[in-house]
This record gives sequence, structure tokens and C-alpha cells, in this order.
Amino acid sequence: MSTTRTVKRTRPAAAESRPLQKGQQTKAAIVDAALGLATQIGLEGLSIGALAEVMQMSKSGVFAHFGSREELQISVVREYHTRFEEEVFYPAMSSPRGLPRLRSLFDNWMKRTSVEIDSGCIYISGAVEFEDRPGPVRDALASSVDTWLTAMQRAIDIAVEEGHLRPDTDADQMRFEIHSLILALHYEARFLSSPGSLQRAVRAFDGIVQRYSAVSAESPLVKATRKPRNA
Amino acid sequence: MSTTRTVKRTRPAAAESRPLQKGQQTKAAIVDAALGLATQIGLEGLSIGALAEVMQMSKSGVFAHFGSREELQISVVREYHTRFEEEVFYPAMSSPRGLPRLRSLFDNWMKRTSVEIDSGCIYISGAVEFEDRPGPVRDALASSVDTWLTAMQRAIDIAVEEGHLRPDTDADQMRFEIHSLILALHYEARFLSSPGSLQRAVRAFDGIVQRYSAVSAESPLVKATRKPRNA
DNA sequence: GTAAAAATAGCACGACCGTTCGATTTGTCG
DNA sequence: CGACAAATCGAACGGTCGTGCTATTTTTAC
Repeated sequence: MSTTRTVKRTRPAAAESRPLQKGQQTKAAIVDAALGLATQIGLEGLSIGALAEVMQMSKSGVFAHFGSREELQISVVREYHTRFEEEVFYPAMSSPRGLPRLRSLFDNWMKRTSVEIDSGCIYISGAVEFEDRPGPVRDALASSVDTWLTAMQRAIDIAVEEGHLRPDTDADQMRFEIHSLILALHYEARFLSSPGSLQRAVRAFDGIVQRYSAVSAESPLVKATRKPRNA
Repeated sequence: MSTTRTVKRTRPAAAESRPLQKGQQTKAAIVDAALGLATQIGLEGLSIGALAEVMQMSKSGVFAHFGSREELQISVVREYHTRFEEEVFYPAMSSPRGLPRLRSLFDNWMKRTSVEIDSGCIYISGAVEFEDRPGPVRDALASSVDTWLTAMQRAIDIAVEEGHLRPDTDADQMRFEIHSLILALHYEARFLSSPGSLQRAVRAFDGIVQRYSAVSAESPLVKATRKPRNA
């Protein structure tokens, strides 16, 4: 209606490369602190009051950045996803396709899990907390985990293509087995404080790889030229 | 000090076989309901108010039976332990020593886990909730899980003694691998709603057994009389 | 510098929590 | 039945929580 032509968009939305405004800056700091809290006490245990105390801010000051606790939780999940990618996925992509890359993925994954034995893992704690709680937080968590597991499975597929793994390898099955090792490592080391869990996970992984391996699937003594089991 | 000889113990403590007094009766009912709630929303999510509503009692009425929320949680853990024993452990003890019994233990465990895909498992949710929370509840949980895992390992030892598994079997390692399958089954089926998880757990278990098996450790095609790998 | 806008603080509300305490009902036993 | 104990209730307290509202401060843009 009005004729004001000079509509100033003082903050052009989504300016892609601009020095972070003050708001975004503190928001990033809040999410960082929130992630630290959430890994220890879980996404559900994460409270705005405690977060405000850590940040030396008022509750409402923290709250205003997200509008709801749920949005805060989602931000934390996204941040975790990003770091997981940067720490586990991308570094492994420089390894050669096939088994080396698969090993690299698992190694990075396990290295991260080792750290998380002290700090906690929101993919695991979050799964428990949101098993029966549908909503956007659960969706964000599940899709994030799913993305990662799919990437893992893709690495297995490539290893089959490269001839490193048996052509009849069930990638879904192998991914399940590898995933299970990480879960057990976390459970036994973090909750039960059972020593030696790390080596057990490594040994088990080697066992799995050997079982699906194209060369000497059963034993180093048996040549790889043998026919499939049911031939 | 007083000369009252007729000290009436109106309720002889720990009368082993007596019709349950009213109090113990409702207490058992409360624990039962509490277990139902705890499996769904976790031990930490278990609130006395919600429990009272389910029981159609007052909060204080429920509370009086335990004296503290912590004591209620411990009661729930104990109840869960008992049921787990009755449902998983004892029935398997009638299977013949060795591999059959080990299989039976795993089958029962997996059967229970299948049910818990809908209801939840406090050995898993509790582990997450009390990872960083020392105290009697955590202790009760950990010792209960430990008891079970030790029993599982004992079954493996027996299977070795019976000659069903390779004499160089690392029971700790094998138990770790079996445990991991249950955790992954729970995670992928309950949180990710990933279909086929059950079959994957079964297949993986078969793979594990085959790898540790005394007869044809590597493949049905290879005779069991061969020497150890590094001979 | 100045004014608009964004960021933050302060305060209060309603809800739920575990727990306490005194009153009251219910069960038990002589 | 009567008396005593156990079981249960009802109300309240102090605490934490997420959230909404209105100031106030700080940052930004011109």
C-alpha cells in the first residue's frame, strides 16, 4: 500500500559469505555448549537453564535464539551430524575405494566412539530417548543416523565392486554386523567399564571382513579359486 | 528395659510362605505397573505421579511403599532381573550342555528382545540413562547385566569343554560379539524401524558360531582334522 | 551521531516433580 | 467387638522446567 520504495533489508536473509553477525556468532557458541551438555546428559536432559548458566547468559537470552527447546535440540543434532561427517566420513574418502576405505571408515568411527566412551554419543543416547517419542527431533536423529549407515553400506558395495569382498556379500547384513560392534563397544566400555572392549571390537571387525572377504573367504590356506559354498 | 515379655511381632519379618499381606500385594502391583512404565519411558522418565494415576492411587500412597524414588527404581530393576532370569536363563538350562544350551540362551534372549522392540528394554535404556550417574540404581543395573553376561560366558566355556567350540575360543570375545547383535537388533528394529533386523541377528549369530565351531571352523568343505592356522 | 533493529535481560506464570506431614481409612489380631 | 497398626489420602512446600511478556542494552546501518 505505502509508496516507500526504499525497503531496506538491513539483514539480507541468507547472505552466504559475510562475517558472522553477532547473533549468529553467539548462537553458534550456544549450540556448541549445548552439544557438550547433550552428549553428557542426553538431549532430554539438556535444559535451557543449565545451558544459560554455562553461557553466562539469561535463560530468555538463550531461549530467544531458538524459539523452543525442540528447535534447540534439533540444532544440536544437526551440529553433531556435521561434526560426525567431518571427523569420520570425509577423512575416509581419501582412502582408496574398496576395502581400504571401508576399513578407514570403521577406524574413524571407532576412534570417535573411543572418545565418546567418556563424553557420550547422542546417536545412541538419542535413540533411547526418542524411541517412543515421535516428532521432529526423532526424525532429525533417525535421518542423520540413516544417512551415515547408508554411506557405510555404500562403502561395502564399492568393496564388492572392486572385488575385495565376495560378490554374494549381503551389504545390509555386513553393515548390521559392523554397526553392532560399535554399539557393543559403547555399551560395554562406557556403561560396564569393561576393559579390552576396544580390542574386541577390532578383532570382531577383522573376523567380519575375513568372512566376507573375496580372497580366502574361509582360511588363508584355502585358495580363492574355490567355488561358492553351495556349488 | 520394660518387662513386656509378650512382644508381639504382628508381622513376622520374612515369613517365607504366607499369603501376601495387603501391603506387599499392592506393592507388587505397583512394581509391576512401574516396570511397564519404565520399559516404555525409561527409569528416569518414571514418575510417581504418572504411576499413581495408573494405579488409581494417591501419589503419597504410592510413595509410602518405597520411601524414595530411587528405591522405586531399584525395585523395578530387581523385578526386571527376576523376569529376565525366568524367561531367558532358566528355560535354557534344560537344554543339553554345550552348543545347544548356548543356542537356547541366545534364542530366548532374542525372543525377549523381539518383544522389547515394542515395549523397550531397561538394560539398554538404563545403561544410557545411568552412564554418567553413579549411585545405587546404576549399581543395581550394572550388576544385573553383568550377572547375565557372565552366565552367557559360562555357557560358552561349557561349550568349549564339551568340544563343541574350538579349544582356543576366547569366551570374552565371543560373548562380546553375541551381545553386540542383541544391541544392534534393538537399535535398528526399535529406533530405526529397520525391517529384517531379526533375521540379520540370527544369521550373524550363525556366522559367529560357525567361526568358533570346533567342527569345520572355516568351512563345511574343510575337514576338521586340519592343523591350526599358524601351524 | 542517530535511529531502527536485533540481542539480551528480568520477571512471572503454570505445570510437573519428589517429598513431607498430619488426618483418615482400612486391615489385622486378640 | 475393640484396639492397635498398617495403608492410604489430601494438601502443601520448594524446586526446576519451558515459555511468554515487557524493558533495556547492544549492535547495525545510514
